[in-house]
Amino acid sequence: MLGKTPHEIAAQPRRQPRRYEDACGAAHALDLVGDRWALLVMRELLLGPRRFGDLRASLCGISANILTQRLEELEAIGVVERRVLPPPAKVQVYALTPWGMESEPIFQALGRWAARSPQHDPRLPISAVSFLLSLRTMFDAPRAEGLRARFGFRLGEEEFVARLDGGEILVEAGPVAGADVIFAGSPAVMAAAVYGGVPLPALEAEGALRVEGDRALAERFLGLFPLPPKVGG
Amino acid sequence: MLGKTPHEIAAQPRRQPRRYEDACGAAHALDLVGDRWALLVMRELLLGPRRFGDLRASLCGISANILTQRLEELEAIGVVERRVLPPPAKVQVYALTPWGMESEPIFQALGRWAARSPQHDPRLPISAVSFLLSLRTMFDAPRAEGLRARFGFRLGEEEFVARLDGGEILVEAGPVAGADVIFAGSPAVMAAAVYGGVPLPALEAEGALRVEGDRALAERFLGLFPLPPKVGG
DNA sequence: CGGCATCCGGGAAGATACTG
DNA sequence: CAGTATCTTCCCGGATGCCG
Repeated sequence: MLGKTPHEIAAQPRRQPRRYEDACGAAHALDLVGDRWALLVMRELLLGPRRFGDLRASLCGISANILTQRLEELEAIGVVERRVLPPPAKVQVYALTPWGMESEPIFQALGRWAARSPQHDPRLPISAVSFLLSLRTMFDAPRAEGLRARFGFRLGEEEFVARLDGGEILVEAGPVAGADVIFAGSPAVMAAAVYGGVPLPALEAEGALRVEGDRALAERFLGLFPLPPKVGG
Repeated sequence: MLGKTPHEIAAQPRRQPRRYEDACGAAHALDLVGDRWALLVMRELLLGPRRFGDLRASLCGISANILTQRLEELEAIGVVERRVLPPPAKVQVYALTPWGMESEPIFQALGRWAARSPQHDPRLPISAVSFLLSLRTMFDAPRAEGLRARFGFRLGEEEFVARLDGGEILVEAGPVAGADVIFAGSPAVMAAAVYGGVPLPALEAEGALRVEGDRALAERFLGLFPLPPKVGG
């Protein structure tokens, strides 16, 4: 076979997406984002724009070409957009469009349902974004009545803040400075504290977690995210 | 390579499922039901048990071997169970387990999100179950305040009923007898009436739909399921 | 190093034919 | 009707390499 010059392959036949021929909304959603990794890429962007390399690191196991392909497809359908950060950074990042941001209920429904799975293994690796989104998903508003406080999370290089107020929780990326409590550790350790029932002192003793600020408030925070019972349990 | 005798392949090594190694609940959900067709099979069971052939007919385009495989996998993870109808029917049907039934919010989230997609084509074929589930998904409770009535649907061979009461909607399979309004037609035509804004008289004139009972009530019913605006529109 | 293209092997999905 | 067997197609994932 002869080699192809660049302009010969320019108009690549863009793989014909295998669609469900179904007017059902859920089926169409799967046409759009049902490819492997697509939803997880979106998940990683739900708390803000990310760079290619950060995405790849968070999505344990994805290969570069697949990530490229998914980002292209998500961009084509209007879920993701490419941005260039202002100088002096000037790096390219990927962000969800407003419509892409509206996909969060999908993750909450999936997460709530799968949390009851007998096979769910909470000890697998978890990304910072996953952990923080899970707070929104599992938040039990009645338990937080009358609580008004800011909780900071230093997870790896990034910082996030959860604001609790009037039975609502608001999670976003941003500096932890000034929070009433600051947790510093890996997402996995945070998950162990919130969902695994591992006591704070134990995690601190082994140096896996650092807690600054109001300890009683920290303890209360950890109890605001109950997991549903496993099926058949 | 030599042929294999049946008992040599009896203990099939059950394909190692390609999992995301991720503690995130949504990722685990996709491990469980992320395979192609899996969620749509579940959707078709959300209003009650179905036979293999009916599933195959509703899932336009699925091939028998794939349906078999998905049903086996869904059974293995505890989402689907096989039942045999009591005599004299004595036919095998597939049904969702209670946990499987809890997956409905996933379809609602997917459907609500995808309804805003510019690419969504409501003229594709739609199954009876899809249509009826969409009523639950798109139901606008405030518009139905003070409405208390029963609506029957004759869709192909099957009958379903929607009970509206106190701003709640309850959809289930069952005889339409005694309903205040009875619609008879294909799911696609019903979808055109509810979501396409096609006026009832037009559909009736071309014989695509038959409406029995209180016509004013029928008209009111059709306005209870507003679609969200398309993105960029 | 970030982003993207190319090649290749394995395996899932799809179509078809066949069986009880 | 309810699947099973087989063959083909093509997506996924890994490795490699190019380019800025």
